[in-house]
Amino acid sequence: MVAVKELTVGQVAMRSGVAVSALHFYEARGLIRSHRTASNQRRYGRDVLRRVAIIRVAQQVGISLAEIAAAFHSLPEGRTPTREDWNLLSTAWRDGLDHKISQLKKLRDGLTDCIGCGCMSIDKCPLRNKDDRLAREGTGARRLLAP
Amino acid sequence: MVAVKELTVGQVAMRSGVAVSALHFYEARGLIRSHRTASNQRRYGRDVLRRVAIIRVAQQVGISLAEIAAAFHSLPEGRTPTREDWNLLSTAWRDGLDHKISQLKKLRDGLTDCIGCGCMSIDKCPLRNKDDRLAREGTGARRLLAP
DNA sequence: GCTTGACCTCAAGTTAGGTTGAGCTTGTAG
DNA sequence: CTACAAGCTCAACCTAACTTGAGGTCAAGC
Repeated sequence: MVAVKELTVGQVAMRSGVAVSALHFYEARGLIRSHRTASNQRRYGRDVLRRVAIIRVAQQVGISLAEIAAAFHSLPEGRTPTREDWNLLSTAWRDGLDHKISQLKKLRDGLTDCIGCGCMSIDKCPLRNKDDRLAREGTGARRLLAP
Repeated sequence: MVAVKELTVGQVAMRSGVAVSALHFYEARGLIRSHRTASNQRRYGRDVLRRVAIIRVAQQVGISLAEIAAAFHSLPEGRTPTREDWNLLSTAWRDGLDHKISQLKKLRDGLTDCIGCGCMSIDKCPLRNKDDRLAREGTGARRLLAP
């Protein structure tokens, strides 16, 4: 089993459910990698499917491509990532994800629980305060994954 | 206690931590409401602070303004929302939030658990499949809160 | 040998979510 | 009464994340 079959951009698009243009875009952003055939066409290893799956899921929970890219940089460049590699990524993300999960739970449960909390004197509100740091950051898009 | 003191846009900005321009923007998008003084200045009821707090938290977990606006439309127009009103909103969001929470947990825990799951034959991957429906939707921004 | 479909590149357009700036009005403090 | 800080409106600009389109290449099928 020397070379596991490689995928064309169209195949990856079909199997991952994202548009070809999005794959080009992710590649330009350094989220995925390909090599080229003699005629300049992209070819992807199978691990691209996992990467794309993770990109989509991460995006759905509000993680930006830049953050995903940063996380992916912890993965090995040359070889297909192993279980251990993904494990490391997972660990690196854990804190941020835990924070997000707790925010979500707060939204879900706390919307009402919080009624008596002093949102009216908002500086005490548990829904808000742990994010004061985020209050003003860069322009345009906000960072969604708390630091 | 006839009229609880009302807030100017600057006061809301300061207390909520968002820019005046963002408040204007939220108002234009129908997320918050104000009435005007004789000299055309905005005045906000106290509930605006809660609304803004919720907007910020919701955004951090990847819910779009449009979705927040839709949820807010379940709140009463005339009066200040009561505990019950917020409770309803919370309930309405619960499913979506639960889904998001489970996605996050999957990202957190499943990145590695999933290794043996068949991501290599991605159509079986639990990280991916429940979102096939989302695969292709509108242009530009994606809906982040699963349906 | 030519058409068809999949690829490629690069530039421009789109949506969401705001910010910035110009130009004008108000209200309050000295 | 005059500064000047705060407000107001509206248009322009900005980033992120893609999509669309124009223009060109390449291999396979008829």
